[in-house]
Amino acid sequence: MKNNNEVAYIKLVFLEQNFLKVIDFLKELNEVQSDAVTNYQGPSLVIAGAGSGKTRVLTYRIAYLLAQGVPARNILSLTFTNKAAKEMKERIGSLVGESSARSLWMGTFHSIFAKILRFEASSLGYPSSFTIYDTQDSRNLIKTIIKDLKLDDSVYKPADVHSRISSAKNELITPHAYYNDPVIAERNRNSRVPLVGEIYKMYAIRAYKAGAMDFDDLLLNTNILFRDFPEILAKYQKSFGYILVDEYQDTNYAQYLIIKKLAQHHHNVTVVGDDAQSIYSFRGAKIENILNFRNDYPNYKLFKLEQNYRSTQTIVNAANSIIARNQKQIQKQVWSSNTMGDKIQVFRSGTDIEEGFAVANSIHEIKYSERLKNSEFAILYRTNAQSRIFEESLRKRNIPYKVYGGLSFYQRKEIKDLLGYLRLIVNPRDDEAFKRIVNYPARGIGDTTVAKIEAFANANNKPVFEVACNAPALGLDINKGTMGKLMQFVSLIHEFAGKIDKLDAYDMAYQVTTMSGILKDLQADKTPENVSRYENIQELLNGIKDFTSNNSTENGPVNLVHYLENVSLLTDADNEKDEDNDKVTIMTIHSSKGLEFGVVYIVGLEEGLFPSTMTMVDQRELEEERRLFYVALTRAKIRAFLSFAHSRYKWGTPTNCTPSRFIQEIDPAYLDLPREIRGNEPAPSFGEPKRKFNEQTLFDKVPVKIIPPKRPFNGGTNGSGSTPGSQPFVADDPSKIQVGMQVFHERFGPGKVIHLEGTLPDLKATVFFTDAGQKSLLLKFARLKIISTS
DNA sequence: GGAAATAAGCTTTTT
DNA sequence: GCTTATTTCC
Repeated sequence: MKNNNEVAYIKLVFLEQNFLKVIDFLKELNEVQSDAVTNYQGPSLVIAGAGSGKTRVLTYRIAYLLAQGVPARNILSLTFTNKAAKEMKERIGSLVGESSARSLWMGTFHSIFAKILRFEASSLGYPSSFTIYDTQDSRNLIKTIIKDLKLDDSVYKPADVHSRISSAKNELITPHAYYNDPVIAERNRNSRVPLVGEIYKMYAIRAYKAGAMDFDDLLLNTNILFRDFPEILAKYQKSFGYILVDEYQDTNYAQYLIIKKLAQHHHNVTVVGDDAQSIYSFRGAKIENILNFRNDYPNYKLFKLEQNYRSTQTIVNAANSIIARNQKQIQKQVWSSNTMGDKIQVFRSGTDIEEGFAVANSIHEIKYSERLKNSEFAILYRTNAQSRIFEESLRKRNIPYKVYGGLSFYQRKEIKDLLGYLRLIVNPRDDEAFKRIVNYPARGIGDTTVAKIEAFANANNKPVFEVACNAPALGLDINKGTMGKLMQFVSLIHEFAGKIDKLDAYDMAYQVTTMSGILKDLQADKTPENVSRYENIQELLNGIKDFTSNNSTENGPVNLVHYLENVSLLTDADNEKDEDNDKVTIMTIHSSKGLEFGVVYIVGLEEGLFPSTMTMVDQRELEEERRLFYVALTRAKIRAFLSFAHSRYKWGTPTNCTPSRFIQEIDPAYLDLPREIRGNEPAPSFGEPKRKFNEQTLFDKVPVKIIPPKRPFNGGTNGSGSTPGSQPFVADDPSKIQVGMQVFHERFGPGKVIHLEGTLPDLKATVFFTDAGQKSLLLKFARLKIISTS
């Protein structure tokens, strides 16, 4: 019971304290940084070079806004990951006090607008407890539709169809518009998938019927909401008086337009980013958003953060020297006043396995010689598939590590099963959840029964679970025994649904695991897989417990609805454990964005892997690969290593590799090339012909001939034996194959190319083999060696 | 309904 | 080569 005076007094002191703090923290910033923090009115573009204190500027700018008396609830701050949001919130909390930090609207686009969509769901005809379909749910739904339309799923590949639909949504193209767009129709015809529009339409209808939005819908529907309900838009325009967007170079069109609309009147929008670090165009990010900011807000203020505080001069200069090769960029001069530091060492290995050992040995050595913690090291690669070899080599060296990416916790079968129950309980229209759990654990409701229910549901545009509930009344042709089991399942779900408001999320989840029979199923036998699944379920339950106890302060217990709101948007990075903290990090370059490490190994630097084959033909995509390399290199504080192998297993066969162009694109002044390349050491031990190497041979287009890699069970020293003569089988690049050539195939022997069709990388050759007859081969799989060109 | 055999896809990146 | 999905068979 405070009187008004008291409240005013507290507020004053609070402000006063903050103001003092602001003065203080401004001393910690350089001139440009502090300008970027204090010029808080109107549009601002902050171009933040790698390691230039971008996060610091963002957090201080928000703290400064708060100190100027802007209420926390009027500040919208969008980040790229949940983790970034959480960390920033904590930092702001420590500056201005937790209570106001808590009221900030801070999170990813997806999580913030999911929250708003839940609040406004009824306007769009969704339940506020709508489900968020993850990628797998989306794919499954698309797969079902393809089947229903009786299309060939080898032509209409669910993953491909999904990515077409996803790009459309990111461009704000609705099913109707998509269907009627002649350009898209033509494009789909050319790709031989003319009916994608049809699938998109059905996909939208079914997802809507299921009360579900996929990831892209969260952005698309926000736009629809703001377009069709001006009063709702006005409300949020007024509410979000100040808007900040991090990693602006990686926003897509849908995200761009949301910001543009919200900032339409006040233009108080601050975007922070680095065009040189735009690496997500493959999923619709538009680097143009940052390049064109000046057009949308002509009176914008520009702040260029160019001093890098993170890395040595060598690393910064090397990174500059490579990014300079890109055409499209905002001019800036990133510099460092740190020490010069060591040159960037290049590792050259015979095989991918040797690369693994070289890196593990180097980590071991540096760790002890420089007394560094494991967590100061990172191994970065282009593709997740490369992780395995490094895991093995680190394990052999007893170096603890943590792999990020790959199959995440939330994508595991057992987790999705349990979440499936919870989802269906909260949203009985969730068809994908229903199909996942109706017969798990096995309860005698087989495919046939489900197919009957589903067919009826789709024919009558009803949710599957609703049809299941009324199966007897609807006269579905299901035999008595099965019907009974179905009714048991239905009443189980109904029983849980009735308890949503009575039990907290943890108690519900716990009861579901036991009463559904999941627990029993996992305890049935003690195979290692089952034990691990059991542990994962335990871990999920612990997570729900944490969630329940951490959030229960506000209005009563946290129920299942609250828990499920965000769970689809969570990733592994969001439930980091303390025990993970002193480990070597192994991750893709993409997921390393925003992080920093003392020592960084960029591995697999080979043509076709990094840059990836898919990107090598297109200048724009190649520039994105180069930016990706730039991101990788600028993660390093003290030392960076580049590594490549001459031979690597791809698709199960050893393939010769040439070093990545990115190595030679770096100003050689910053590089320390391998000894044998400098020419005063004999070749390493794995038996290459002794020859002098120089830079010329390192970067020769022609691969260096080497003995086949050492592999268990394949360790012969005289070639693989599958090709005539003593030479190992070396396939030629598919692009070199021409009609009329004499070629050799490892299994089919010699033959002649009689026809080529399609385009790279899907080039298909018809070859007449002397022994095996005529075969049609996809050149990305079939490895052919050219014997002669006529 | 479940285990075992077979096929398919994968290797570009993910909120 | 490896993992996952699908089919086959009991």
